[in-house]
Amino acid sequence: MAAGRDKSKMYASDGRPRELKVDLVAVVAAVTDNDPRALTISQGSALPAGPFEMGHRSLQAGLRDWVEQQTGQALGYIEQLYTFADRDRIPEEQARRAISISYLGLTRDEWSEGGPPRDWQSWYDYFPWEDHRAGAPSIIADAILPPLRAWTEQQGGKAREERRQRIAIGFGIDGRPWNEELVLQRYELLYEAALVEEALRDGGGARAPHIPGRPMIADHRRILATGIARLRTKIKYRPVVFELMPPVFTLLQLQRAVEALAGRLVHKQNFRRLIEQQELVEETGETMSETGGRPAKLFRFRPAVLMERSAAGTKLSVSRS
Amino acid sequence: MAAGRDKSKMYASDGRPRELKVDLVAVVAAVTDNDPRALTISQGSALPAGPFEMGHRSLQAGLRDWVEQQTGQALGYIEQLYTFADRDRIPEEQARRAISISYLGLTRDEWSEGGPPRDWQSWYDYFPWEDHRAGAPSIIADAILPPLRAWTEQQGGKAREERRQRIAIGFGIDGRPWNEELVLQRYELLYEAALVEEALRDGGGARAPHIPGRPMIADHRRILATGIARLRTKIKYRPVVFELMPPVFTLLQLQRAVEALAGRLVHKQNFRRLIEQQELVEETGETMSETGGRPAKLFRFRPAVLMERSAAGTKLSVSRS
DNA sequence: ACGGCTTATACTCATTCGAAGCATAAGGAG
DNA sequence: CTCCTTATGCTTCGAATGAGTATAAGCCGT
Repeated sequence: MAAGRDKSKMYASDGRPRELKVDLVAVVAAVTDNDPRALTISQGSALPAGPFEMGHRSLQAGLRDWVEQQTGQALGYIEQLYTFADRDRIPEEQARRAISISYLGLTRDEWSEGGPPRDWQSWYDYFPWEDHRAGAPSIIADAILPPLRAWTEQQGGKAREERRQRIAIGFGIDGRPWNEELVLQRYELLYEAALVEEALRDGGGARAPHIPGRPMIADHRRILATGIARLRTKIKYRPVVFELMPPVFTLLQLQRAVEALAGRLVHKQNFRRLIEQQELVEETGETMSETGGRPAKLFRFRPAVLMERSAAGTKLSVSRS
Repeated sequence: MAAGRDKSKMYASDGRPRELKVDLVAVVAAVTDNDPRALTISQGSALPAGPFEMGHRSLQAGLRDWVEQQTGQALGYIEQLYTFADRDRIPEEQARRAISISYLGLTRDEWSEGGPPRDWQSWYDYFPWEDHRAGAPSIIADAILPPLRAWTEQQGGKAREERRQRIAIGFGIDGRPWNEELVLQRYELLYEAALVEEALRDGGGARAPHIPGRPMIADHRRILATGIARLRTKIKYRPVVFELMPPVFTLLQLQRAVEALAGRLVHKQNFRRLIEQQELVEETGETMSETGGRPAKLFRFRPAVLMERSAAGTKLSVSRS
């Protein structure tokens, strides 16, 4: 009910009205050396971001401005992710309230010509539990599940059962399959259980020891998780990987990029079948023999399909090996 | 580049800094009498909406407050839709800039007890071209495609081809199938072609005659289109229809609700198989014989699946008849 | 030159899933 | 008691999916 709002919070202790600030935050992704990366600032502790200002022509334009200004990286494809408000726990003295409108951008990790080098950081430095390309990381069983289970025990009855269920689904235990798309759910779980630094920072009260994984300022790690989740979902039904690829590539390189993003391996033969039957690529005629085996044909993306089939998909069929 | 921003726009002509306003806008959906409806205010000319204020505990909480205050309707399930900024064409004198954070809410169309009656309006009053349950509406061929084609002709070369393609995909012509999810793309097309009232209002300059379909204030009709599109997509992979159903229902009622939302018919037998094999419902033991044929079994939703399979889906398999 | 290693690419097979249609059951109306 | 209507059960067919086997084409060291 409207009665729930508390007018007193609209003013800071000095009597000035609190500001409502709108920030634009970018998750910019690229793949280099088979590692998915995010563009960061401040030595990897924050995502490119800045306030939305009156002069910006649009949200997207404002975002592009900030990213380019802070990192020198021009953006191609971008899409909106989510709009976050501050978490509940704002210190009383803090006389402003921030809204973060987040975007996902895809780009190639090109060299900056002049200007400072760009600060690309591997996703998995922030989310070491998300890379399952070499099987489930040991830190899940060693460092994550034990404290999560302890957290479960703090509750009784239905609430406990619900936590168990969320953990089982999120981390793929009790015979459930690992679902690489649940990046955000996993992070939120760890946040709620106060296993990530951000939770202690926000919530106060020392708690369980942290688990591995680099924190970020404010809720930037949460936003990054949202971006990764979105990309992992989208890659399955839209040919967005190509935004991250060089103009010419082999099918194995393409597959490695998809695997890097998804954090899991795909069945090679089926992957190729899918790509080719959807006519997403065409041969350049050239081949490449860098990897020691039979030379691979080089391909390029067929931009025609972008228009042709607005519903094309680069699905990945997961395998074990 | 940052240089693109124009600081002069940050101040109105009277020298005061322009305000940045954040609005919460709700698309609240229900199904009554086999018609999908949206909750509106002002005789159907606007969606429930209000500013996000400091006192709101969260975006969601603020939205619930406004909807309940303006319509008396309490909300259950809600999810964020999209965040819009004003369209480019703001009159120079207008000393504020608005951001709209939109949400989709699902509810049953229950009777308001006390308080004013709620203002539910059929989706298809706003988007008459979206209801294909009785085949493609004639207004598409009669009132929409001719001016759209004329609009196409205004351009030459590649741009013209691109418009053609967008129209073909959006409206399912040239042998393409109708895709009910492209609600927003269709509306944007009509907006760009200045065939909806909102475009004239925003853009100035009288143009082609309007096509049928009620307008709304600001960009509320665009937001409604976004909500419909989201719901039509989501219904296929998540059991969200049940939020819109009474506690007990027959399978045909369920099917009719899905059809109302999707704006197209589904294959009855396959629909039932899908619902039952996914164990989304259970029999109540009762039957209902209101429709003149064999009495139908009554079912209720099994909330257990919400937890069990976080990836369950109520897919709809489309048919022609 | 040749066997062995590596990667690329072609084909096969089984299972599931999706779309569509046929058949039967069980009420009410005339 | 027959016809109409709706409910519900079952088959069929083909496409898509997941997984495995087989073959090709380079390089490398001996």
